[in-house]
Amino acid sequence: MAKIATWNVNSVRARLPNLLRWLGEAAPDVVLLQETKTVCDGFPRLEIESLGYHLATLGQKTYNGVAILSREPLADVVRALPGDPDDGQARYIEALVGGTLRVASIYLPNGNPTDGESFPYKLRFLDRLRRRAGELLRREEPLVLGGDYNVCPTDDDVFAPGEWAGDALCRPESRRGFRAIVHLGFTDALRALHPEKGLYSFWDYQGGAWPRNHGLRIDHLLLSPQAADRLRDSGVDSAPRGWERPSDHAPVWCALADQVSPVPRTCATEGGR
DNA sequence: ATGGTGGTTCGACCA
Repeated sequence: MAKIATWNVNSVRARLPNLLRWLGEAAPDVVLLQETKTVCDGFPRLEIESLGYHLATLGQKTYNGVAILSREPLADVVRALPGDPDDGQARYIEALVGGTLRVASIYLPNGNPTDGESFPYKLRFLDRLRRRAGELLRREEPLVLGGDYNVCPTDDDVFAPGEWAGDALCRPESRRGFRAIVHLGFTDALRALHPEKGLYSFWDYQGGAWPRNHGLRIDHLLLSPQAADRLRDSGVDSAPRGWERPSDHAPVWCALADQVSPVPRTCATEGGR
C-alpha cells in the first residue's frame, strides 16, 4: 500500500517544523508540495532527506515553487508544464516514483482578479495541463496528478457558493477547464470515496474561517484508471490546519494498493459488494 | 466602514 498526499505548505521554510512533524505522524510514501516559495538552494533538503525521502524540487524566489518527496527513488523528472516556453513560473514538476508510479505536483494559478491578466493565464494553464494529462494517460500506467488546482469543482466544494460564484476558483470557465481534464478518464480520489458536503482542504487565515469550517476544496488528487483501480482509501488530514503557525491548506491523501482491487472502491459501485 | 491574516521581504504583492 502506498500513501500519496498533496499539500500546499505556503512556504516550506516557514512550515518546516509542521512539515517534519506531519511527515513523522502521517508517514506518507509520496508527498506533492506546492507554494514552497524558495529557490532550490533554499530548500530544507537535508532535514527532509534525513527522514528517508528522496527529493525533486522546482523553485523560484518569493512565489510559487513545487516539490516531490518520495521514499522510493525518483526518475524521469520534468520541471515545466509543456506548452508555453515563456512561462517561467515554478508551478509544475513531474517524476516517476520507484519505476512504477508517475506523479505530478501542480500549483495552478489562482486567477484573481478575473478582469486581469491572471485569469486568462489560469485558463491557458488548465488547457496545457489537459494536453499533458492526455499524453500521460496514453502510457496506461498508474498516475497521480495532484496539487493545488485553485478550482472548486462544484458548489458542494464551497462553504458559501453564492458569495463565491464570481471568484476565479468557482467561475464556470475554471470548472469547465477542470472537468475537461477529469473527463479524459481521471478519478477524483477524495470525491470518489467521500460524497459528503463540508469536506474542504483550504481555510482562509482571515475571518475565523478555520473554526467556522468556512472552507474550500481546491486541492485534488486525480487518478488515472490504472491508479483508480488500486484506490483503497482517501481523506483530508485537517489536523495540521489546527497547529501553531499553520498553512492555510491541509494535506489531501489517498492510499493505493500494490495490486488492482478485486472490487473497485468507488461511489459508483458502493453497496454492490 | 474598512479591516480582516500570513509569507516574503522591507514596500508591495500575492493568496
